[in-house]
Amino acid sequence: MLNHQIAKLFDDMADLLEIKGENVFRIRAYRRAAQNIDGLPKDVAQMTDEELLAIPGIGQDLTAKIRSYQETGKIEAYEKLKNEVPEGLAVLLSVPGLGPKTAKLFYEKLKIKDVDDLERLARAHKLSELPGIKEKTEENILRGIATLKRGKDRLPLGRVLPQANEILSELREKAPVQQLVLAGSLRRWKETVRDVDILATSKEPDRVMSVFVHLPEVREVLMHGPTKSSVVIIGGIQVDLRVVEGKSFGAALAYFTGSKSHNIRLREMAVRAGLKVNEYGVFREKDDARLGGEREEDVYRLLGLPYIAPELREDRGEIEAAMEGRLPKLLELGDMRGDLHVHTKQSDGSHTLEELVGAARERGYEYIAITDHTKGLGVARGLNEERLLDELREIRAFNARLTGFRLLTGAEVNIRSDCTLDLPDEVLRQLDVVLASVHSGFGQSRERITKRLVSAAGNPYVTVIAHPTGRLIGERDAYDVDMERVFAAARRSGKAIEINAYPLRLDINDTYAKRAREMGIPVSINTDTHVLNQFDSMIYGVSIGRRGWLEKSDVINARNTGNLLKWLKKLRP
DNA sequence: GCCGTTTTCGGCCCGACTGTTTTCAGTCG
Repeated sequence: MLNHQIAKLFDDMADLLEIKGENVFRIRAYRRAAQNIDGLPKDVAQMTDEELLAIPGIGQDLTAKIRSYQETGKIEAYEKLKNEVPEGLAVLLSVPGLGPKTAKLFYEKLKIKDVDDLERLARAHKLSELPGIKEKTEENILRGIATLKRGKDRLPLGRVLPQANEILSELREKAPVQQLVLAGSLRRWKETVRDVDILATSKEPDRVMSVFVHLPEVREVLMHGPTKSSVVIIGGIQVDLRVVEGKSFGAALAYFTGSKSHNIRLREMAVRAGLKVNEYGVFREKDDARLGGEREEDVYRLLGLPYIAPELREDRGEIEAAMEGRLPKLLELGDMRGDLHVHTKQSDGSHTLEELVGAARERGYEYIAITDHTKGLGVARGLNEERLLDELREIRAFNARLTGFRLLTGAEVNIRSDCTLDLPDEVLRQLDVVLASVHSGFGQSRERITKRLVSAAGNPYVTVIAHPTGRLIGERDAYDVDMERVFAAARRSGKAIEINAYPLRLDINDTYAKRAREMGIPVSINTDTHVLNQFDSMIYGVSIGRRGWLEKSDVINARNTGNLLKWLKKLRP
């Protein structure tokens, strides 16, 4: 898929243009295009010109550049820019606190052209010989370089969210806050986050800020103002806190939740309507009269829009959908009736049927499917035919003693390198739920892996393609697979695609989930539970589903037991 | 470079904090 490369290239072009001091709106156009291309579920090479032009921020010029890259592997304007701006100079922009103006100054006056030069001259106090630069700036630059070298970029949502909640409870306990909530990408449930954004209301903002920058886990204070402060906590995560008055809470929450591009779209709409939106409220342009802002809904209402859920705020068509009254009625955690991907101690899980059923009932579920690994996955003590049939008998016996709860039989079978499954059809046909997944041969060609998944979707007894792309966020990239073809195969056979809710998987991701919905493919959101508390990961899967615009009716395990069984039955030959 | 219920040209979101300045540019989100 070319999308990521092209997005990266447009982003690099934006960097180079910034250093050259080009028109800021032209730079913004490249960044916006990069972001939108990166978020596409479909390969630009497979799209028509009309489809490309329909992408927000892509016009004639950028379409031509995309085609040029697709055909020749190059974009002339990029090659030209690279000749004009020395290599490495753009890297300086990745030093926090160092922007294009300063980078340009350093290059022109001191011939600095990479981070090593910069560090050496900063240590030698050569930077402060320049106008407008003093010792403090040198210190900041050295600190920025250290941050860059630590290499903390984006962290998985599942790692950051627990820490963010700890900070919230500490602040609630120690600081004079009224309202206190998470905002930013955490509130949008983005799969990776760069920092934690917290919004508070208080009558004593100074004291809140003082408590915040002195929290025990704070390692470094980046900024400490009367209404806004930033710190770095243990583990290298940046936390930003903003305090506003209660009457501005809604406007500030909308502003602070983002995304940035969603906000820009809202503010553009406001300007056209003779209004101004900022973090303090919605104002009338001509006399600055305040029209609202206490609640987040006010902001949308005053722009003539229905409320847009945080998970949708990525400028991926939600504003258009809102204007036209066709926002989805999003799936909610409470809609989930069961979990179709659960392991027991028979394979690599840690619990008995009884323990799992108890935990599922505590979470309000009507059913779960037991889907232990099968024999091909030796490391997970995968079950052979005999052990699986034993488990099946055990489940049926257990079921007979249950009331108001259904334990479904199942397995997570391996799609082997040769496209076959590691259990025969005559065994699979006895199961209620068959998950098929790839656990080996990740390095195979795109063609081979795609073929494996397509043929699994074609097996008459497979129910769900589980964690379809195989990625582990921050640890292992997805294998190379043509999801468009996998989806097409799933649509032909009516099979479901999984959103695996395990926080490091979140597989499929939000953009694929949106694509699955567009194609009418049923989705199953499952936790892949091995230990009881992993049932609680469901919220991650549901949130990815919400980011993919899913409604309750798109999700098979949001159906009640009867409807799920009906759906399963219809699937079988 | 994009885009149009004012516009095919002339606009393009808005404000906090910092450092180095005597009023603001640069950076960030």
